[in-house]
Amino acid sequence: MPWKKTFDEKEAIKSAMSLFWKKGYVDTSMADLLQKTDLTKGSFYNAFGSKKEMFIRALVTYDRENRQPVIQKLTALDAPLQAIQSFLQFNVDDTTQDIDKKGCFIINTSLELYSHDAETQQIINTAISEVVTFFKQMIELGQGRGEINPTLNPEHTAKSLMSTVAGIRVLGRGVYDKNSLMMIADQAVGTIKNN
Amino acid sequence: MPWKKTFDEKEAIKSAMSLFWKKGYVDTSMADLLQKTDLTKGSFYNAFGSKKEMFIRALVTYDRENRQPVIQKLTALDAPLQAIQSFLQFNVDDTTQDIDKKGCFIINTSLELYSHDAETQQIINTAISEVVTFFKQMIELGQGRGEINPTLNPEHTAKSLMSTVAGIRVLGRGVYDKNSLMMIADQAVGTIKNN
DNA sequence: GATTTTATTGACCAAACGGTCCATACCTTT
DNA sequence: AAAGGTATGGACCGTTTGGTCAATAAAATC
Repeated sequence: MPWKKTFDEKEAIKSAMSLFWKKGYVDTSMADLLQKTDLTKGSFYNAFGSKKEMFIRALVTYDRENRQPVIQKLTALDAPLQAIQSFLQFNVDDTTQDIDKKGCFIINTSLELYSHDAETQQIINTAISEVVTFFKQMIELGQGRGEINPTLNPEHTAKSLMSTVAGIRVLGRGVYDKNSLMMIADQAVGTIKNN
Repeated sequence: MPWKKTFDEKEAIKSAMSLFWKKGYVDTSMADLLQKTDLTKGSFYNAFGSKKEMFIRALVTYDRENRQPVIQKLTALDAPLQAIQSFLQFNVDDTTQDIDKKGCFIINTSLELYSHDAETQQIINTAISEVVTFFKQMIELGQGRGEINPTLNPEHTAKSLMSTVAGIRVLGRGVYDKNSLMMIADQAVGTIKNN
């Protein structure tokens, strides 16, 4: 019955993602999206419904394919202090290696929430709280193994580390160079180590 | 010769500032600006030239009237550790007391730089590097007085604190509550104290 | 009081915005 | 091979965008 789409939906979402990621929602126009995805209006609206829905799909895809796998992989390491250190390092590398300096799509969007609805807010909050949970679990595990300073409050320290990630991501977009970012990451790790 | 303006220019800039601050440059329309400033198009363009020029004036005004005075006042305290602690606390309070949760205009704009030119970039960079310099001076002074851990590298630590400020400002816009932000600030101060 | 200079108003503009719609093309099922 | 259903292309739409401009009003200078 149907007619196979002549384009790859996932491919199109990824193209849209890189635009929204770089320029934000408001400053990305339908013209931009159509050019980048190489779609015509009919196909775009038929497949994705609206600019807003495409944004949501792009954001969810980013979360599923960029953030979640890293967290999972590092959790599976079973080496808590190193997992935390690697996550910070990942944020530094991911920011500095990108020629567009797009930063983190989630954090960028969290500063653009005015233009978005509750659904977007929800995605952002969940993503961030999952990162905080990751930190907290690693801290507790690391404390049990003597790798991490046992006097630290895991919940508080986890939120502090999340704040460090936000700082790295924000300042990495144009203000700080790689060395400064690495130094911030190192310093953060230094404060939780058990000496 | 001239004809006195019937409106207060500074007043108009402050109105524009609160809009740009809250919604960013792109998502603030001329219609928004005219309504908020209570000006007609002619008066606006006659007095300010363009939306972009108004944005620059708003950003510069924010820097001059919000950031600079705080830094100066705290520097004058001649109590380095407390100055650092107070600056972090100021960022927490300023974020949480604002019902609009606008955060910091400078940091918000630093994530919107794609839509701006070199002049805006310059203002942002200068503002941030002045904060880093403030931190660095306070650290060096505090180390001389034995208030601050003398093993810390002042430059590195200053940048780390700047990252903490960015984290507080970003996460304070919607994700973290006051207690979490205060805790982040406390933890940062705790890591530089001389024990 | 005439002249000059600037402020104000609001109609007007072209371009860009996100979105709709329909004729047409194509594939699958029967 | 016919029928049914979805994908595609692109013309079209009303609204909003940032910005211009000319007519008018008001102050200061001579």
